[in-house]
Amino acid sequence: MASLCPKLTTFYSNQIGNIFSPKSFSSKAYQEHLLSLLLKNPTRNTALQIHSHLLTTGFNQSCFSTKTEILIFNTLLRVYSQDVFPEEAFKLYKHVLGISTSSFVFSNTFTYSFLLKACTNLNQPIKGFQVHGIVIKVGFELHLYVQTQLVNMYSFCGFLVEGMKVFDEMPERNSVTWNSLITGLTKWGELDRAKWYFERMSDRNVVSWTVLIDGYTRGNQYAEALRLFCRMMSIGGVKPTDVTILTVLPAVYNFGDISICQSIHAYGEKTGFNASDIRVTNSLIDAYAKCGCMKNAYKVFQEIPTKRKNLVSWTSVISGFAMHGMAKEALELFEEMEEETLRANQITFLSVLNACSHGGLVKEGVGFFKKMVDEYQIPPNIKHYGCMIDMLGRAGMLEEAEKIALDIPSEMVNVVVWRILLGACSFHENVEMGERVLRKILKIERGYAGDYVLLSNILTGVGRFGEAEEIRTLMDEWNALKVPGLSLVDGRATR
DNA sequence: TTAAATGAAT
Repeated sequence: MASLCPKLTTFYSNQIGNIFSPKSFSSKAYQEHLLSLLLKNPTRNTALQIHSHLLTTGFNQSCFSTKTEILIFNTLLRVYSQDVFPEEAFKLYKHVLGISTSSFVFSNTFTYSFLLKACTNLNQPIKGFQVHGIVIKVGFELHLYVQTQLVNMYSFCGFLVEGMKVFDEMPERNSVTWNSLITGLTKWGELDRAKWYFERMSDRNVVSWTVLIDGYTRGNQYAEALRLFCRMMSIGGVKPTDVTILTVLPAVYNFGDISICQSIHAYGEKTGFNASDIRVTNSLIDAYAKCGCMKNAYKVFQEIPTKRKNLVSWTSVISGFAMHGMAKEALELFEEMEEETLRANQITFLSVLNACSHGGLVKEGVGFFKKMVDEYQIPPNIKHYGCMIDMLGRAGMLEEAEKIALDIPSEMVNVVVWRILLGACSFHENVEMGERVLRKILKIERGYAGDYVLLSNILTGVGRFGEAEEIRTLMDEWNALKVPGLSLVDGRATR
């Protein structure tokens, strides 16, 4: 541990050394110093320091029986349970359990709340079941906070029946309890059930609304997400937070409702979200662009003070111009961005390449690709390759496109990029390359009828009907499925 | 001394 963060470790060692070295753990004053140190710096590092100090000085049966001692114990557990690796909480608990005469001496409801939180963060429901058992044994199973953590742990880990069982048997619940259950149900796709509990909740707060809206957005039920959002806004009493706005905007642009986009924009101006949270502003740019209103997207972008604009702001607006085929504007912005000495990343470059592809700016596109690799040292990913192949293919530069496709590292290459090239072969009626490309595709995947159809169409188009027929026979022989077309854009079926 | 929601851009 010392090697992980020598400076900090030295700092704490000194503190702990000064406070503790002359005394023993049984001194009340020193326990309180210890506690204040932990409360002032509630980090894993502090906890580990104090924990290891306890181990080396040795605590005995009488430890963790006074109020302060239990407080130290619980605070250590709390700090551990909030950490990314909360298994230390269990090590400590087991250690104390091992030297204590009875659980009643050293533990209370806080102890089990934190342990359950640790189970949740570890995603270890089996451990959670065990803690639940102990909770029943020590008689805390009807305690509001402990039960809420049980509901949270079970539903977070996907044990929804158990979560609902604890919930239904609770004598008393608060909004956190309700929200925990609704969150868990939503997380595991049980939207109807989540909604059922939501509708029975008497004091819904902004978290309740946000969680459910987020659930519907993730479940691609955009209309329902928007309906909920509008309902929340209209009944009053609950104000959306930045999280709510960030959650609802994807529903807005997927639904394509520009008027809601404008309302949220106006609301953000009025309440100060737009000015205070760059993520909200960036998301708004993206939403306007995806609603087809590049004018507003650009306006929002321009109104951000230069020093608040970050890479995501620039990338969002560049990608917006790209998707609207406004290549010139996209490239100008990229230049402006470079002047602001912001360093483009692979997403920025993908947007720029997209702009070139849609705008037919082949020379520029090739230049940006080179710039990305040579100057920025960003290795291209499969989307960059796909974009280049698409761009060259549209322009009829099939040889160049094929060369790029062959250059793709084998562990990265997929059937999608070859299909892009096959599409270009079809468009430009290049039979020879089309056959070559289909062979490539069939090596990776032979089940998709669309590939055969495309080549067969190329052959028909140039009058080679016999060969076209052969391809269709081959397709039947290999039992290629005539499944509904899969969109290359989002992978979802489109009929 | 406790608890619940976080998708900014491909």
